[in-house]
Amino acid sequence: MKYQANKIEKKWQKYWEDNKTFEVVVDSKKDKFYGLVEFPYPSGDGLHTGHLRSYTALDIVCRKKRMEGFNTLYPMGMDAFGLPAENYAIKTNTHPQITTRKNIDNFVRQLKATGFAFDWSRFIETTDPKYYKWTQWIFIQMFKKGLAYKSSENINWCTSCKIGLANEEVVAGTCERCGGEVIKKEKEQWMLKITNYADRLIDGLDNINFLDTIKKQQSDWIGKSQGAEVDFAIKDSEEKLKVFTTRPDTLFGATFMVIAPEHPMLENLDIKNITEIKEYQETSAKKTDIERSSEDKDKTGVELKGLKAINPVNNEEIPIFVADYIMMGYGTGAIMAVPAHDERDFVFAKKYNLKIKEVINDNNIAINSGEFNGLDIEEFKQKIVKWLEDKKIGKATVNYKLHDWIFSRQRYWGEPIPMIKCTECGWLPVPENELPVSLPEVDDFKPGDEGESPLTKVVDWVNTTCPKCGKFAQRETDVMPNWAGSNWYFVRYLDPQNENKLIDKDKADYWLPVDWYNGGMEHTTLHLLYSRFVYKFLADINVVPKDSKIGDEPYTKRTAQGMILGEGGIKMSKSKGNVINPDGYLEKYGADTVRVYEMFMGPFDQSIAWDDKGVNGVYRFLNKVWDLQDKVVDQPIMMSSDRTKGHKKLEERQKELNLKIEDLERLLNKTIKKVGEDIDNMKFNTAVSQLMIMVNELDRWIEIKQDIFEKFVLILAPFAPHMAEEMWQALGNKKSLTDQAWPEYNQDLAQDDKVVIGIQVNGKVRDDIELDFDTEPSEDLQVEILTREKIARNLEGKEVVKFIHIKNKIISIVAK
RNA sequence: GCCGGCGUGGUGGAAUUGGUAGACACGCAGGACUUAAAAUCCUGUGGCAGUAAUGCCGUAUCGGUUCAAGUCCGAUCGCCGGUACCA
Repeated sequence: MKYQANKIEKKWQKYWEDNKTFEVVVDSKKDKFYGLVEFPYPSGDGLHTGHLRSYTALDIVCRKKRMEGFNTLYPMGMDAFGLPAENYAIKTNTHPQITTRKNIDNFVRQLKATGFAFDWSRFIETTDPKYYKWTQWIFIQMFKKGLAYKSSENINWCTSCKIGLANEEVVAGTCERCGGEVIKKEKEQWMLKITNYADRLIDGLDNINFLDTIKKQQSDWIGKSQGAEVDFAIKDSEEKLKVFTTRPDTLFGATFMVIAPEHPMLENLDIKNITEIKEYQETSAKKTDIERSSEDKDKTGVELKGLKAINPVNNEEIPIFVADYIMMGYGTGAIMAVPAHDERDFVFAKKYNLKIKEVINDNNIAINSGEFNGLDIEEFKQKIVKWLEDKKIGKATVNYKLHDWIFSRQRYWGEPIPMIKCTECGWLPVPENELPVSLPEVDDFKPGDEGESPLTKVVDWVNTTCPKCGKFAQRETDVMPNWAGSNWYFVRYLDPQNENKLIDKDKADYWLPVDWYNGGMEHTTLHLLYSRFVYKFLADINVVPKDSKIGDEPYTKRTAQGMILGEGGIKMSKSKGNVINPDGYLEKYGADTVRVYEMFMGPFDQSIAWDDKGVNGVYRFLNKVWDLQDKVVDQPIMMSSDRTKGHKKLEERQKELNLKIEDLERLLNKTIKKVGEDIDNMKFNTAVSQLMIMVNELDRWIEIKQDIFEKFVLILAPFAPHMAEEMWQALGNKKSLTDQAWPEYNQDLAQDDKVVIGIQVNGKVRDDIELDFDTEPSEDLQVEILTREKIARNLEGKEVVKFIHIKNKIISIVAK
């Protein structure tokens, strides 16, 4: 019978759904496995090949874990708040609710058509009020703990989206979403104190199994640096200029100071050339971040005339400059400049002819540093900090690049921030029994020109009463960023219907933490970092448990898939028109082909170009597998004379090829071992190639023993589950193979009994020899090797100086 | 600039982690089947020379360590990712 992918795929998708095959519940008798992939944003373009790569990989992992006896949870949902739906609404006046609904339905259809082993009973949507009730609840808990606060910030402002952005959302000075220009703008914003968790977010990385690059990117992003704060007095003034430095050992070399243009102190000082300074402030405020940092490191600045700072270690009077190579957002927004030991300060000093004073020699020993001369810099650092602390002009400090998280968006399609402002009582959370604060209907989705949320126009929603004093009060009109719903979604999967609690404790204790989380590298300093922070907070307020091994970390293991590029290796994008929609392939070849192709195309963690020819190759492979069924028999009588009809030629060939059932058994065991190990190590491409090797071998046989074929079907199942189920049934099995045990292999049989090893003469392979596995080096063998014709010929006229035999690996002869 | 990663046939890639480089697949060439095409099957396929056996060369480039290097070390070139005046 011909392989008809569509027919059998629909059949088994229906079977899994009808039988609730992948729905799981807490079962304390079984070990659990919680596999997770990033839930998609349901865009209008539908699921793309990148989603499928990630989802298929963990689907394979989860299906195997299940066969290994784990109570395996693999959930899915939709991260459905976000800008595209809202921008589309502005353009076409279609409510985001409508677009989102349509897109979700399409995504679900595509996911089901690919045959993922999702527990659909746990499906969640972040836009569902029953869901975002708890997103709002988390915000209120943070507010109560002082982790959410409102502040006027100089924020990143996307001029095109008219929206404030977190640092993490600014990519090379442009908006992560639309690529628009990002400028600085002063705005009142809700902030989350992620910085309180900075150390825990770094330390937590030690015990979890994340890819090294992910750990590194996260800790670089948090950017912890140890140093000191030092106060510099200003001559004839009460004011002090506080700086942060990681090199307090170079204090004696500080020959001038530089402060950021936004530094508040500029308002209070008596500066002679104040108009010049103001002009400078204005020009740098107009620069975007990208301009400010891309001017080939050329540095501009203006000296504050009439003012001098005093270097506390030697009482030297030094000039003060304002320059925009100093950022207000890091440290104190002011530095002591040490041109001899800092490249940037050096460039600046050269340009403005400032004094350069060396204080550390080539051997890292202090010079020109008064009483500290001769000290090694590490020792110097400690002593000088102590000295500063004793004089109360400085102290050891830690600084982070990480900033608090700007958590409000002046937009419509997001979770309303559940806060109320009363002119008398200040900001108050909406009482928890009134949650969720539902997103009201509006007609006009456009934000105001100054970036007011569209919600400001819904007057009867905005106006309310103060939960404390009962007088007139107004609701917050900003909404949460699109990351809010994804911060904690993997917790809600475990108890998606609970109306009274975010999650039931027993369920949290059983399922958490996530055992394996796969997603994109692009989320490393966004979602992945945010969700670790929120989870730690949830652990602090006892909503989620602390794990005995990894503590308050949500994910035991994190991996990332490489991007799929368009044909020819160009990034897929709508504008280039090279986006590959899986629908056509699912229809033409079937889900199993798409799944196996995506796994076979290359190393999982590497970017790789889509190739239609490759898809076809996999389709050929699956057809070959399908055709093997016809050869399966209970009692193979391979060479028997009564089975000759039509196979005469093949039988002769079989004899010629010397097919032995023992060799096939060995290959099977080897394949079970390799496929299993490769899945665990995410080496899906070589797992598939091993399956191909097995199939190529089976294909040479006239008849295949049923038990061999059954085992093969079981290890194929995670990759091509529909075909595997269909063949499994055809083999006479009544039940789905999803609960069959993963086949075991025999270690002895997983190893060939013979090995062919090379024989080298002076480093060049001249011959090879077949030996029994584990043949030990011996005199006899040496004699035999040396007398082999090819070897003897190459040794002619030479004397053997060394004879090396590494068991199962190589024989190497050195001759002169 | 700094920090990571990578560089292997015409192509995607394998290589038990120092042990016969090129598994598996795509493509290509030749052949079988067919009126023909598609599909399928068989054979070949790193380069150069040779009918062949075989020889020489070959994992970005140059050098080193080793009986043995795609793998380790040093330098250079190139590509990709992260980050960006972080004090």
